[in-house]
Amino acid sequence: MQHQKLATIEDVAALAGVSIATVSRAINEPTKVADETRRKVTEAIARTGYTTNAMARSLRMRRSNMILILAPDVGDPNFSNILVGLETEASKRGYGVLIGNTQNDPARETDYLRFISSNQADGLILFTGHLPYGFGQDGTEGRLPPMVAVNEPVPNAEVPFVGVDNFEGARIATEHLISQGHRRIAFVGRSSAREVNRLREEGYRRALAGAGIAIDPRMIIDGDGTTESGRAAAELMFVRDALPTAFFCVNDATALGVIISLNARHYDLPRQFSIMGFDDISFSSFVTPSLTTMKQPRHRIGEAAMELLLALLAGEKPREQQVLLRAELIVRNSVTRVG
Amino acid sequence: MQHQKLATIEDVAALAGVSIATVSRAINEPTKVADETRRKVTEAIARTGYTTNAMARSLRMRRSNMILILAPDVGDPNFSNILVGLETEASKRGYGVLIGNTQNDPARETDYLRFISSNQADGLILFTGHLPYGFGQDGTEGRLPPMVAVNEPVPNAEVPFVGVDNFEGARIATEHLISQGHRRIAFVGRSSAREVNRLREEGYRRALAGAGIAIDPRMIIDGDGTTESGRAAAELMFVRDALPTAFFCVNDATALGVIISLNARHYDLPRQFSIMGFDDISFSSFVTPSLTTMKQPRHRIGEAAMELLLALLAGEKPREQQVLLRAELIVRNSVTRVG
DNA sequence: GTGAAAGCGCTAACAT
DNA sequence: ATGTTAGCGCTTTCAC
Repeated sequence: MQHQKLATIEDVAALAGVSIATVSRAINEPTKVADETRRKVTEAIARTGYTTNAMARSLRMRRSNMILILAPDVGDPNFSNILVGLETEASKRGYGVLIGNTQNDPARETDYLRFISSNQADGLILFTGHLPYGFGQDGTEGRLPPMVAVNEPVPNAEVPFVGVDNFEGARIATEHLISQGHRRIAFVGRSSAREVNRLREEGYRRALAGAGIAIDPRMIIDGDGTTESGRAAAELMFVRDALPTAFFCVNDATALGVIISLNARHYDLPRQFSIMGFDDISFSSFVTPSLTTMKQPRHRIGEAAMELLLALLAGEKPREQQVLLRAELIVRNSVTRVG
Repeated sequence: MQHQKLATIEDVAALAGVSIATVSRAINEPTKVADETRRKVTEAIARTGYTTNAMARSLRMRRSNMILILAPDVGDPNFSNILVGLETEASKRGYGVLIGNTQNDPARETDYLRFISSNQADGLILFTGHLPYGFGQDGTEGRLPPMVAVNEPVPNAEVPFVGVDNFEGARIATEHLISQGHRRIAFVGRSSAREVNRLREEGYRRALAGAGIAIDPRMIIDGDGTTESGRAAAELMFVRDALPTAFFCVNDATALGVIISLNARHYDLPRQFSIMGFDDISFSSFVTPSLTTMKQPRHRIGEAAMELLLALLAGEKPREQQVLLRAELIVRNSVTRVG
């Protein structure tokens, strides 16, 4: 399905009256070619409409200038802007970006490795929080390809990570609640299985400790980060009759669930309860009350991760195993002063 | 940056004691190879961990099995599920999917064409509603590569389109409002420049006409589909003091703006005003009141578009220029009976 | 049913 | 500064 007969390097060479090697040089190492020659080649390229055949180049150079991105769900509001950042930086550096949507399906993860093993991608960005299922087996048993994790670190593996500083962000968030006079602050979204949740809980604990507020175990509610889990957590607190004045939620989706529950019970928000989120996903500014939250520098995370990966590809050794970017406090209407 | 020495077809051939041609056949045309030979080859492949070098294959076959997707914003909530559908179908058929995030920047659009002209992609999916800037010029003046438009049709070009039936969907939406007793129904989001808006307005008009309700021009408000435009439109109606009982909004983002405006004025929704959206983006179920809307079959749209593109790639002629999928009425809480 | 060999378009080592 | 040539790994005639 070729839409047209493409010019090759030979056509250009013929037209310019030079050898193909010279054309190649004029393109890739312009300084090594005489000015006049370079001019002729440039003109011949323009006249023929020549573009380098990337397949031939990749075959020869053993690199594709492509990066594979493995994500469980491209549609996740938390991913998409990171994706944009990744793509922007890659594109700027002449790299293309290949999308692998795994839906957490091990078979699909394995399937995507073919892009790596067949030389169609030089490096890997992992959103999944784990090595692709199938790595370290079969033909892939050798060393791993250059890769960088975003969003979620890969435990027990030497994969550099770029992401938000969850601990610090959660600490700042909780301190903000404390600064507004809150002392009975719930944490919604405890999950020992999730590194991100764990870190945010740590930040919460540290902030309370720093303010000399004792931790009340009844104020720490399990949750997996979904809106439904937030709703359920709030309901649980009512059942237990152990109510806080403020909810610090592990993420905005959870906060939304809490708000839904509170609204359904006809509380007047934020007068009766303050709610704090984390992430700043797009609709957080549109909920009622609009959500006070910690904003992840998603675009920057994407750029930084790609930068790091390309450095790895260029043979540089990463100076640090983690790049943590600061989350920014976004004050909206869901948190109010108390006491 | 090779992470390991990869086995080639020669290694497999040597181990199996056959020629590389036979290995190639055993992989690509298994029936043309004797059972016993095929068995030996299969085993050798397993032992060596061989995977076909996609670059060499592409160079030889002049096709990459890659599809380029050009989208103005990968993060758009309306895009992401279409993306998933596209990717799912492509992956199922052995194709990879390359992302081009253009941010409506002509330069970036042009830049991405290199993937096409350098043979890195066989076909094109367009979210942009127009041909990439730069097509029909320079070396690309020949015929266009196989492509399919989604989300927004490409005017004045023979590009097959797969999308939702906007006219029909808007008609159904408006009829739903009418069936709930509404007769003063506003349309928020008129825009002559946007095909999608135009079609949805047409559907609205048709429904009113069908019910014998005269069109009141004051009930049709301009808007570009953003939340802000929805807010502004509602405010405008208050200024004009021409109020409907229901708002049919060109999309959910607009509907959200209307809700924000109405909430800010302390109206009791949906008792005092009904609001209807279009799209069913993810947060529509979480707004208060939760939004009654028309759901776009986004995943299906993606799959159908990719199916069509791959058929085009296989040399089939498209049977129709448009594939329109039905939107589905999702009844939630923002529309209520009146009168 | 299988093998030998050409060649896809390019880069890089070597020669001049 | 430029040209000649080998070869990246594969598919596909063309012989047998």
